[in-house]
Amino acid sequence: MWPRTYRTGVRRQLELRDRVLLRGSPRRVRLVAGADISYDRGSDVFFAAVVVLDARSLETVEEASATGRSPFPYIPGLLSFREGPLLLRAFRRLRQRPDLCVFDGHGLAHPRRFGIACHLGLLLDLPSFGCGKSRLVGTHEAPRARVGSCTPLYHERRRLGTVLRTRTGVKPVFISPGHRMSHEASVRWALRLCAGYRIPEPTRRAHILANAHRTRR
DNA sequence: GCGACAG
DNA sequence: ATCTTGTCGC
Repeated sequence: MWPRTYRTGVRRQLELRDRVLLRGSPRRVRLVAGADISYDRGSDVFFAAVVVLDARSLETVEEASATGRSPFPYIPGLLSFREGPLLLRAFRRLRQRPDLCVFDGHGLAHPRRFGIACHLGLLLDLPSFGCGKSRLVGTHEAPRARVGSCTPLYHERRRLGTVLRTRTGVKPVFISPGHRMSHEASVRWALRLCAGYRIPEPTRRAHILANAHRTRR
């Protein structure tokens, strides 16, 4: 059962966070999935999309989607309860099981160290990391302007993520481990999955698909 | 009490 | 998340 209140949501995060594994690097990665959600402002009808790419060529090999109402409001720090249920429904429709997943939002870089990338990576039992477009928690120095430049993100004296420049001269993204992978592996994969755009291809394509799905209805 | 605050 | 026109720069 998914929690439906702020209180039970926080409790769930505290119960699950110790199961997250923050070490390692995914092995034999052939399929990488990206997930995202789109919806009209003021509406709770969500359009979820998951796109699976060939890790080597970055070609799309499979797509899945799901539509439904969100059971939770948007509250910073509790995003997974708002988007998680529908994203998992889309994941279940996949014929192939990914070797790695990237989420639109944070993983470890969360006030309770359990962002959506940790939560869904754990439920799917797959290596995962988050790529947020803005900061939720933590402090950091600005990375240099060139692609690949990065600086650590700290919170309460602990490293929670990396501020990474995925495109020269463009606003950096926030990368943090979700499950079964380290900071280093997360950053390495984030860079490897970028193809000239600020956002990694898996989530960039999932965003486009979710949007198309929403628009054509 | 005030400001911050993923998507 | 989405809305929304022009504008700046490569």
